[in-house]
Amino acid sequence: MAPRGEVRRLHRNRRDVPLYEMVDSLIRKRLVENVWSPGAMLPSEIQLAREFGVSQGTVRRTLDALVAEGLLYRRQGVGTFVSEMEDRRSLFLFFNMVADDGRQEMPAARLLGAEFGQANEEEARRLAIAVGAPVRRLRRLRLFRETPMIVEKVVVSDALLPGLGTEVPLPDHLFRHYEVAYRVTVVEADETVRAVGAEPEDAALLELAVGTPLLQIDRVAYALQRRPVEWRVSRCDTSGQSYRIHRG
Amino acid sequence: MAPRGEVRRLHRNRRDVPLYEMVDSLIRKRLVENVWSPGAMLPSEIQLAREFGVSQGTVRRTLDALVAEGLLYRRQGVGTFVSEMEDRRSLFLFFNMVADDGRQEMPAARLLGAEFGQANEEEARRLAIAVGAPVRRLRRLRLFRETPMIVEKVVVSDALLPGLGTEVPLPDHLFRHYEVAYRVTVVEADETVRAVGAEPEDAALLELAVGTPLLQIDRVAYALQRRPVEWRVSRCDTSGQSYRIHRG
DNA sequence: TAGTGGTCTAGACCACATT
DNA sequence: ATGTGGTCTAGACCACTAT
Repeated sequence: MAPRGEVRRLHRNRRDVPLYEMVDSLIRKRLVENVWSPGAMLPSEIQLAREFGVSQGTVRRTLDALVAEGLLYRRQGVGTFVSEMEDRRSLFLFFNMVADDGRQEMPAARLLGAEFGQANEEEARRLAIAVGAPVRRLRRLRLFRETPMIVEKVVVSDALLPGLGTEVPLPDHLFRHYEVAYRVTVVEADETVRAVGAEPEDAALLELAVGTPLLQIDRVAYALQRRPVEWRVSRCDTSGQSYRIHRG
Repeated sequence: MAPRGEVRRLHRNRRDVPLYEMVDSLIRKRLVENVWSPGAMLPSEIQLAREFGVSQGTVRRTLDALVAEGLLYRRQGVGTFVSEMEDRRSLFLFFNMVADDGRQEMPAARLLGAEFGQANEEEARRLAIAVGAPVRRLRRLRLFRETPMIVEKVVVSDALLPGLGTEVPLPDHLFRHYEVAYRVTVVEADETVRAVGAEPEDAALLELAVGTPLLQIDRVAYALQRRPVEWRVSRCDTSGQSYRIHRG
């Protein structure tokens, strides 16, 4: 536990950094280190204020920002909690395919293959690991209402998520699995999308003609502090569905 | 001008709505009505507090939220201002194509055609206007370094943006034009993307084979209060570029 | 009833930009 | 020197939840 007045003491030496930022750092540190795990309740604002040696208003300001960011949530009259995947918009933050009839369902996933390997240059760059570092590669086929719609390749660092899928069968929702099985929580992602023609392999799996236009989504997902967790490339048949984006 | 203590008076009758939300509504109202136009400086927090009959802290809380939303920005020691298109991330909020070499340039636009017409059902739905209401339709070709890359169709309500492009030649950056010429500021957008095959028309313009995979971006842009401003469908050659998305 | 978060205030003091 | 936003405090009171 941090000693009483911890922030205030540090602050004397760094007059340029606001107190609320130092409180922010301390709280994030505990989240990263799982001192407070997803689902757990934080101490009350008053307690945190006492512990850090700042006013309740300052703690509150920090918590407000973390809540806005989706890392924490509050229940009035109860307390402040660490968000879990389900609390977050996660399911629909990272899953944005919508059928043309407006339905938005979580697709089933069928594992096509899994292997251990060594990171090539591209994988190393995306995952911010060394070339040759151990990685786990997965290939999956995703189905909506029994119809194959997406082919995806997933690569993760085996150091961060050791033996992914060797202990238990992989669930449809990998991010949730990373969180409960490895205490690694995805909080953001960068994607680039483009249109490509179906390769013979895609075509066979998706039961389409070679060259059919597919939407390719290339995504790196990050945990706190922009630590790369997963690199995923999905190729999607968008003849009956589309990919949603909100801007602003 | 609002009479002194306006918020406080209203608040007596609506104890359930927080003061900062009422202040928020009043400020947004003035933004919508262009009492404070893009680029203008707002009264100081102290003045606003006096005028609305609340404390400076409450005004500040509201301004914080509007700044976070991108509607306003502050310059320490100077004042609080209404954001303009350039202040916003606008250029890159609504323009996210990135060349494979990492370069991100504003593409030139060549007008292919413009017409006045009456809204069909789809246009009416997208723009939230009546079927048959007057609309303006534009077709443009966008070029990166002289190479045609995007074909786009734009539809706007002629009531909201009367005579678009008839007075002056249209600039590359339409959103900026909406703001300076019509005082209509785009603040958010919903997009759906999918992969499609190039139609003969697309193919001719983009100098590609019919059926070449193109990225189709279907976007409705909104002003404050989710008022639809523009419906745009872009078809992009993504063989040498991709479309960026950040999530989280 | 006790404890939590939610709202709001009044005021102190600092950092910064303009005049 | 003045006025602006930026930080921080201490405390009041309300609304909600659990017991």
